[in-house]
Amino acid sequence: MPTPSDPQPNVRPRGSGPETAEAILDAAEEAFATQGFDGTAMRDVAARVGIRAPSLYNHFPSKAALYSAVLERGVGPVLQMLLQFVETADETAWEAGDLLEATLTHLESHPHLPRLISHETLAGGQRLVPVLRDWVGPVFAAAEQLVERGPAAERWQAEQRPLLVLAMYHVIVGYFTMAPLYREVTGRDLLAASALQHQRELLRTFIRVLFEGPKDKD
Amino acid sequence: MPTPSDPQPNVRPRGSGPETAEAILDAAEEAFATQGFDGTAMRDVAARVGIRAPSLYNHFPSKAALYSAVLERGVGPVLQMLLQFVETADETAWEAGDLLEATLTHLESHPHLPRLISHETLAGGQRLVPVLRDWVGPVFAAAEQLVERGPAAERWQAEQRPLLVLAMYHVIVGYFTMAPLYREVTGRDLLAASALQHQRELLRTFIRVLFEGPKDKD
Amino acid sequence: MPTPSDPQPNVRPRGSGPETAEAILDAAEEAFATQGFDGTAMRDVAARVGIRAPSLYNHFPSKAALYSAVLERGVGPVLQMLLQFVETADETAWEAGDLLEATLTHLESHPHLPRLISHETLAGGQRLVPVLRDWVGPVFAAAEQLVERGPAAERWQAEQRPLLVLAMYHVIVGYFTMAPLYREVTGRDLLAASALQHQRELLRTFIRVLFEGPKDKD
Amino acid sequence: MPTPSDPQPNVRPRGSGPETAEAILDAAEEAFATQGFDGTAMRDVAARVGIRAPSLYNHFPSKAALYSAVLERGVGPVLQMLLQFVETADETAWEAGDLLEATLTHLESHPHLPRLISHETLAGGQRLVPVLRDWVGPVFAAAEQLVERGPAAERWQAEQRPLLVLAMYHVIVGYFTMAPLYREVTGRDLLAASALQHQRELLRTFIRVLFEGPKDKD
DNA sequence: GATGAATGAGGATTCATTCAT
DNA sequence: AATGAATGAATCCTCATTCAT
Repeated sequence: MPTPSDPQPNVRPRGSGPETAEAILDAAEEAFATQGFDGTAMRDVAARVGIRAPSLYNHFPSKAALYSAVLERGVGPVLQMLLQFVETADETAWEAGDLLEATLTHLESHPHLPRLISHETLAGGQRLVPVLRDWVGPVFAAAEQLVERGPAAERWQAEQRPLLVLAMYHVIVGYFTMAPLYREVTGRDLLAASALQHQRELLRTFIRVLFEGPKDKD
Repeated sequence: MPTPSDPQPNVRPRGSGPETAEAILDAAEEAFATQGFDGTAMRDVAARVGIRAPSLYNHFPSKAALYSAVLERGVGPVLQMLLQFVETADETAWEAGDLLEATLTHLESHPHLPRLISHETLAGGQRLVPVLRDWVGPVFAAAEQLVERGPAAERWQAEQRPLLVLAMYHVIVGYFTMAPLYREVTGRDLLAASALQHQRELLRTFIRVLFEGPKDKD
Repeated sequence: MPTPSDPQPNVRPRGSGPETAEAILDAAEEAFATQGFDGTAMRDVAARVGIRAPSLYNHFPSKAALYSAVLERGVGPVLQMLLQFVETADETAWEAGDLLEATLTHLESHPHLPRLISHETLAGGQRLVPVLRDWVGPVFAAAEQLVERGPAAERWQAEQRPLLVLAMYHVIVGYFTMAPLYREVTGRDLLAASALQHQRELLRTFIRVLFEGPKDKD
Repeated sequence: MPTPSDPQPNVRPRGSGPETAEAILDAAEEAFATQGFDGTAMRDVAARVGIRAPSLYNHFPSKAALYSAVLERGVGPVLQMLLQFVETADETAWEAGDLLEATLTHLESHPHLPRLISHETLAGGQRLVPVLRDWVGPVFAAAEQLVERGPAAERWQAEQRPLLVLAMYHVIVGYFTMAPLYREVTGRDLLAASALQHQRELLRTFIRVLFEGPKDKD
């Protein structure tokens, strides 16, 4: 039996224009998010799309380029959203809750994103993707400014404010990243609507408590 | 840069007893933490030790076994510490600060650990390592009990308490995991003593503010 | 001498259709027959075909699968021939000579077959290949029935008839299997037409003498 | 757990003199007979003895030498027996039955021998072992002379007599070689005493019928 | 745009063998 | 005499990528 495997799980019509590229990005996003860059074979991505590996090269020139494209498509909007929020937010209307809401909603509908970002974070930027390198800086700077201008400034030392931002980032992103393992170990699904609602409230409390002005007591 | 092609005639004495296995674990810990399982070649690990790849198999039967051993050696003590703390802690002496202090100190002296754990977390336990599977459950359960018995119980709903534990976990582990990328992007070193001190205080504040009883106001 | 290290830029056209698989089977048949499974390297097979080892995996998913395919292609027809003969033969036209003729002719034109089968026999079926496992049984059963229905039944005890079949099998297959060593030691070629003719007559005499009824007649 | 496997299945006393060499030969004989030369790892042999592979080199300088020693020890006596028989036998006392009896008895008590020889036969003498190369010639020549001097000479043409010898060889050796596979496929044990007795009688009949003079007498 | 076939570059692992203890 | 450790040489196999169809 010389035919090692039977592909074609998806009966896709031939010549599907740019939709194929989109399908590839979807498949790659899931693959990269689940297995990481090194753990993902081009053949895996192709199989998810229902084509053969060489066909991927009709749409993306290399595995690295595909990875970059996935990250750009997935992370870009989030970062843009964050940047825009920071620019428009002013002291009077300091409503971190809005940002939180928007972020959570976005992540909720793009469940692979946090894992993708976590993988890239772990790679230490050693790999590729100037996307993050170019955007992470401004976003963090903006986020710190945001904290600076908000009521938290009075409470936290200057050196602690970036750490506060980092902490919030980890609470938010880590929640989604942890979901699969958490489910496997505890049986509970962090991505379920009810769990997400609790996390939402938790985060709101965090923000209220941690970013509020100095407490009268202490 | 492990420089894989450089044999580096490390004149190590032939019969170096069990120290070689330890050296291999050290090298593997660093390699796995930095590059992940799939991104790490046995030859890389061997090169860091100063031996050739086949020699690794005199000490560990497979790459997976080596990975397991690394994880067991690295994660075991932390989990044990946590479990022990939970068992001995009682309400009267509820000093989460002690646990925090111990954890941070341990992670500080084992800088690869958090990245290692994060990699494994991302793998979703799909890979191997019953270590985590067997311990994560009890530890989380214990941590939740800890919260249960502490003053936080009055403030957070039952469904939120596990999320609170998760959040603290992410703030702590994420800090170390993020360090390399953070340094690359901002130039600042999160692992420096001063930064660590700030993070320590931040976490102490978190605990004080989030785990204290209900606030009289609001 | 397969000269494994010689790429031998056999200018074979790129897309050679299913002929490549056939060529691989040919090469593998010879290699496996001569050197056995363990003694055959995929690189050797590839070299005989004029390609590189990884290319083999475009046609067969593993060494074991290639081995299986070789055996199936080689042994299948023989067994089928035997089975068919047994089914169509009846007592009146009991002409074992026909079967003998057909078998010898087939083996003569597939000189690697007997060695291949011998290797597999030696492996005790421990390895793989349900081909043999599935066919050997029926074929032997059929052969015994053949003997049963023939005149030999009167002469040989029931317990000896399977051994008689075995004996004939060994005389036939062993002849071809022994050929290379015999040539090396004696200088004479058992596969030469004249030697084969003598063996043919020898076997015919065997059948006549051993399978005939009790000696009083004729 | 850096200790990959637990050896020492046999609690043998240290420093057991030349008995170790004998034990190694036993183990190697079984291993080589079952798995062939290429399929047998020195570690396998060592494990059967209850020692580690490097220790084998205290007794045999190489794998090839061990293989040679095994063959020499196993095959030597048979060949010697055959040669001696040929030299002492004369026409008047032409009792091939004696030779047959002796051979069968020897093979019966050395069940690995036939498979060992078959493996070597399949290797076509391409491998090593001048043992066979040096002995097979004389033995075959002697056997042919034996036939020459016996009553079979009148019945078989000169060119057929070597083939007759070969045939008998294959019937005898093949029987033992086939035993494991035969058992696996049919469930019956050719090495059982009863089966051996039947084969003995079968062979006696063969000799009587095939080696007797022209058919008119008896 | 899709693919079968091919391949160089690894990559994990095995193995025979050596050597110091 | 036995062995733990080490290693060069292979071996099977994977993978990203190319190219002709």
